[in-house]
Amino acid sequence: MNAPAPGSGRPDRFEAARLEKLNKIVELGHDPFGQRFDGHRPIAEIRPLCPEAAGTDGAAVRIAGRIMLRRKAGKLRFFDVQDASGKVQLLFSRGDLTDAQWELMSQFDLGDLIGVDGAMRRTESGEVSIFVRDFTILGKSLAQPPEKWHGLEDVETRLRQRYSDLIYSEGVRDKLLLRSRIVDSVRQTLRSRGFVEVETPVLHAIAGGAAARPFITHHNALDIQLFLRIALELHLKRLLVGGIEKVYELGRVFRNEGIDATHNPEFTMLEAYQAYGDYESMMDLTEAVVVNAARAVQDSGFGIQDSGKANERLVLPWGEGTIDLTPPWPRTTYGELFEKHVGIAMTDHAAVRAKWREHFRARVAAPVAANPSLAATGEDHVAGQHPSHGPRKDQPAGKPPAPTQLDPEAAHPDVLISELFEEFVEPHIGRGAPVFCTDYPAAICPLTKRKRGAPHLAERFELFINGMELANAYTELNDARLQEELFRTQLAGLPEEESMAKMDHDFIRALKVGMPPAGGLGIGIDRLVMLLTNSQTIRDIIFFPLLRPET
RNA sequence: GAGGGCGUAGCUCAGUCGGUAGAGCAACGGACUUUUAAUCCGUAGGUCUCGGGUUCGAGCCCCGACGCCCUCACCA
Repeated sequence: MNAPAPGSGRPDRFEAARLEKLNKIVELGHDPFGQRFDGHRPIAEIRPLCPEAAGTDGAAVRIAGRIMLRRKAGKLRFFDVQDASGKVQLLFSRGDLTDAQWELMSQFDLGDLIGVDGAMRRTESGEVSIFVRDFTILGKSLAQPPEKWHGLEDVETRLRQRYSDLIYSEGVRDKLLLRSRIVDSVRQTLRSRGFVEVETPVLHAIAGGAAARPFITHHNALDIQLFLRIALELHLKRLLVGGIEKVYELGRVFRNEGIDATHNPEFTMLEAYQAYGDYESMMDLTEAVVVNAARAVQDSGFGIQDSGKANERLVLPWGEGTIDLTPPWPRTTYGELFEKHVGIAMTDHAAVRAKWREHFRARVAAPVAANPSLAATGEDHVAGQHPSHGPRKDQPAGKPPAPTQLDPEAAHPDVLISELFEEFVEPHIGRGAPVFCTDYPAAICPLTKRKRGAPHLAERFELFINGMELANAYTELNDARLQEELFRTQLAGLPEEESMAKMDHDFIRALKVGMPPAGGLGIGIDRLVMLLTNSQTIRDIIFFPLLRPET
């Protein structure tokens, strides 16, 4: 990035030229930055008012927008003007305007905001146009716009100067606004089912509810260290205790970790809790939330429209292919999926050990880097920023050991099962359509309720679509003593550096007051938006992703 | 954190063997009253990301820094 320092410094030659015109506008008696402009209509709304035949005036209209393109033909000036709804051509004809008007128009540049009155009328070549009768400047642009054909190509500039990206890059604004539609839909679904939206603190004295490194900040008056939240869970459960029985929060969480195509340090999470429900109730809710959001996207015109069948099946584009979100979605147990893809029964621990050794032995001997195909494993890696939604870890204590360090004889069989699952199952499930994977091995979900009648299983599900983990839900643990014990076990294995994940005594106290049995759900909203808008990178669906500051 | 790639005019990009900087758009001046990335004629526009080094000479080669991108690792 070598553009001049943002917002300051001496004007470059382009800015100087524009300032000259600005001064001229002032001389002509106009405010170059305009003022309130009433009565204008969205361009998309006035375009249909144009007569079909060239040469006859249609309705009188008033619009406001930004000059995107200019063409000259003798004493005619054609401008393309864009507003939030669309684009239209303006025609300024020297013969129709006063000297003063022509002079004012001559001071306009690409990027300027103008207000226009005129008549809808088709040009000889059939272009929908406004024949301008009067106009005003609403905002002088001092910046040179990008190249008119290619627009902004430089990724860094597009991200740093998102305002320009939004104006000049095709589809950027539409996609980012789709995010708003999706979030709207999520709220609507939850509201219609009786969930109440709440806002809980972002500043936490103890950053709990997930295993992640927090951002640290400081409150001056109290002189205490605070953390930006890494999850919503613990406060929402306190609200369950407090009698808010169906509750959710759509909130920003912050995790002080790496940045890549699927990770931004701040991202949006949905967590919903339903008293007297369980993970089955959350499955229904998850399906409703995602299906309705997908419909909202489809209704917006995004994606595939194969006329007749559009309403029958809920199909959206994904990469080269599609995803079919038509409900109901299959619900398959972890054990079934394991057996199908690994070829052995999850309960056959001897076979699991043998399979693990057979597959991972090479990795134990050789550096991982030598075997890239093994690289992208780990459910939580695949999950990206899906909420972990609970101080749970896939191993009971501390950091999960890398496969290379595992001793298959000593390790809990569930841990081996989990690694084999990540390796052989996850990449293959949810291809082109969602799948609920249910009933996880209990040992890898220590903070989930055991399945009734099957204590080796946990009442948990994850939703997979195209190998990507989109939602994670549990039947929540509401036994204060067990929770406290599990906190302890977990903290015992943590290195000093991460001991900021302290015991949350108040949370235990809350559980002792009595939390109803409940289903809890977490959905990574950014993930969901990526999926529904066919976005391969998170930067496409966050207005201002974090970048290193310009120097 | 490791490896690779990129950084040249406001923007999009060329730049040969190391010989001292190019185009298109945009800007500025001009022609043209129905254009569609209008066209045509002309003018101007550069700290080649930054700092060192090699060389008679560096956009190009070497070292370092910065930023972005990709892959991998880590993390949820």
